[in-house]
Amino acid sequence: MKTKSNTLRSIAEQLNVSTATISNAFNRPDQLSKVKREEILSACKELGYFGPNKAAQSLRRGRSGIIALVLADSIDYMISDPVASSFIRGVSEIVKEHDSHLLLFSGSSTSINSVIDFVDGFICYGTPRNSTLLKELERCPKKVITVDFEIQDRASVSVDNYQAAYEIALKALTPNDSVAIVGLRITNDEVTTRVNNTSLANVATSVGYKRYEGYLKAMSELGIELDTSLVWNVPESTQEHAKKAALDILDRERLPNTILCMSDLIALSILKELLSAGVKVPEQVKIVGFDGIEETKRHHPILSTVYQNSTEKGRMAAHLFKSKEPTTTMLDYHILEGESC
Amino acid sequence: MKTKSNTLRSIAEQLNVSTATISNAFNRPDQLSKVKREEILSACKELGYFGPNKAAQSLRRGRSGIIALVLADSIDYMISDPVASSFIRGVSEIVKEHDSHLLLFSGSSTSINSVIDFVDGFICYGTPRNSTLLKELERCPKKVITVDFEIQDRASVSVDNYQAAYEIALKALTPNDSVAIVGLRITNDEVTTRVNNTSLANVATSVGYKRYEGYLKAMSELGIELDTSLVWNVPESTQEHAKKAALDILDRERLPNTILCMSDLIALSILKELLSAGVKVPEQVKIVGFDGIEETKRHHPILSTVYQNSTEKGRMAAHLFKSKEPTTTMLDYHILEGESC
DNA sequence: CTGTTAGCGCCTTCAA
DNA sequence: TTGAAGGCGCTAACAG
Repeated sequence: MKTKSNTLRSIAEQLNVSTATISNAFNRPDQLSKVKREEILSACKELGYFGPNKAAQSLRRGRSGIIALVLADSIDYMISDPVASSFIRGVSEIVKEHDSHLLLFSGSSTSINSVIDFVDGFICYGTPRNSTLLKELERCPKKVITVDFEIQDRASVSVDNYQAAYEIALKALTPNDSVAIVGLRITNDEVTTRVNNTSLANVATSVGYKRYEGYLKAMSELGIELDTSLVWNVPESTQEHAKKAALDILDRERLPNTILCMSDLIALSILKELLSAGVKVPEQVKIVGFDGIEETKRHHPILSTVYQNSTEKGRMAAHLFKSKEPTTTMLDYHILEGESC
Repeated sequence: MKTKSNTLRSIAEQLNVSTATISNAFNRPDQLSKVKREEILSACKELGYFGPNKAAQSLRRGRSGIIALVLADSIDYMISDPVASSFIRGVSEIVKEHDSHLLLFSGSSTSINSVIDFVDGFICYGTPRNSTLLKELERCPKKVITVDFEIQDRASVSVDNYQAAYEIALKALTPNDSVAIVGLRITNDEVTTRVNNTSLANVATSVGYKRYEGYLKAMSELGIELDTSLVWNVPESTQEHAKKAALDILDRERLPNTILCMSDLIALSILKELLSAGVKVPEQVKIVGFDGIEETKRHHPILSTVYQNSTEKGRMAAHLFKSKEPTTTMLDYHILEGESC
């Protein structure tokens, strides 16, 4: 009964061949005869040796087959977001095909250094909340793919958030509308609050900000002026966070007649609160969302929203990661005409 | 301008100290004076050295701070399941506190050997679809925590699926009911099908099977006989897969008057199809779910179901993983009385 | 408190 | 096709 675990060397000794031969049997089939290879492989199986130690291999080769998926926010929040989940699904489909693995990494972490030596590179889904990660990613010697935001000289995949927001707003609005905007992470506040323009400054590259600008363009074209007391920021796309904005809105003497929401979950939450308060949608208040998640179809009125294929986005990001010369890619979106505007 | 990257040794040379001192500065503060430590750390920062290479560290120490989260099924499916997501959230909360990281691993993978050398152990959420993983996990020299199933001599966390299923069924049923069961992964079929008893045999340890037995016990106590033509298996807890069972049920000459579903998503899907077909719930058909996901509360009639705290389950699993002497733990559940039965 | 040294397990020239 | 040897970058034991 042996208690020590097998190593390349110990196996080589038992089989009376050199370590290189064992290594080659596993890694470079062309370096030895088929017969010998089969022989060795089956002997290894017999001995309970399942191939070279991955940690050692990774040290030696400088690659591991592990890809870090950097989520914009903490994992515990992102994992429950249907849009992020779809994205992860797409990524994992492709990663699986390449026999690679996915390491979940939070965008609120202190530094990518804690994993950089383990992984072959980074797929970054949304601007990381901790902006020092951004700087690290810029100088990172390993592969980096960004999604829905840009880093100098790195390939990215995204949809045209600006244009999409513009289009859905145009669809929803008519001149003389009074418009509320419920933004997602358009400021760095961690609770739901009203937004003043100054606090928007340092998030200009974020998805939310691009959507915000799209809304503004549509409004300006229709001659609608922005009432800055009608702009909220929601820190996370959840029912609870959005509810606060909904209650704020309901608190006003005069309701806005259109609410532009930066995610479907936000829109759904606001929809629910308005309905509970007896407000008619879309007769009194029109609502639009963003993303086109499945759940919108299970509610009435069906939400009007922008559909983007997050799973495909994930697949694309993984493809870019695996490709020799990744090129920045733009994905399609389309307007889903529901009943809420 | 140097092109080569820093190593412990190169830094030691530049600072004229031994490699051990640098290593200690990063890993064992008690091994050198505070002053010297600060001095070294800031010098390293200056030089752009962010600490020992993790891959090398991992090889040397035999641990990496990475935990493999083995999901029962493929990642791309599991990630979109609200119950699994909640679990992952709980795990990640705790893992974060320990500065560890999470590697997602699919239960349909060929072998854990592809990651075993990278990780400190495994948290297994549900019986892996590929049963060879089970055998590997049994002999695995590293730490293994199981969730909702058991492996000899390994700590686990779970809820009493048998008892919970029994209770919800008891709540729903009255004597003389005609009962349909829509099971989740109670066979290994990959499409939604009717179930015959023989195919249940090889999944006796699965969550689904425990729930199945709980239902049967309640039925038998009430003197209800199981009509085996009214048992379905759904391979994944999704609207699409469940829909097929719903349509099968609607196809029958006489509807069952109670449908016991092994997940809320399944129940919701069936609820929706029945309502669309003009069936009154619960007047004509009673429906119960399992899990107690958020979404059930957003539908009418509100689903009657078993609530289990999946996030807490995840936290618990992670705690067990980190604890010195993990002990098998049972989590509470309770019945949520909705309007669907 | 600091320095020296022997591997952790492997891959890859290089020479045979 | 095979074997020997150097080193990937680090840590822990031990000696000073």
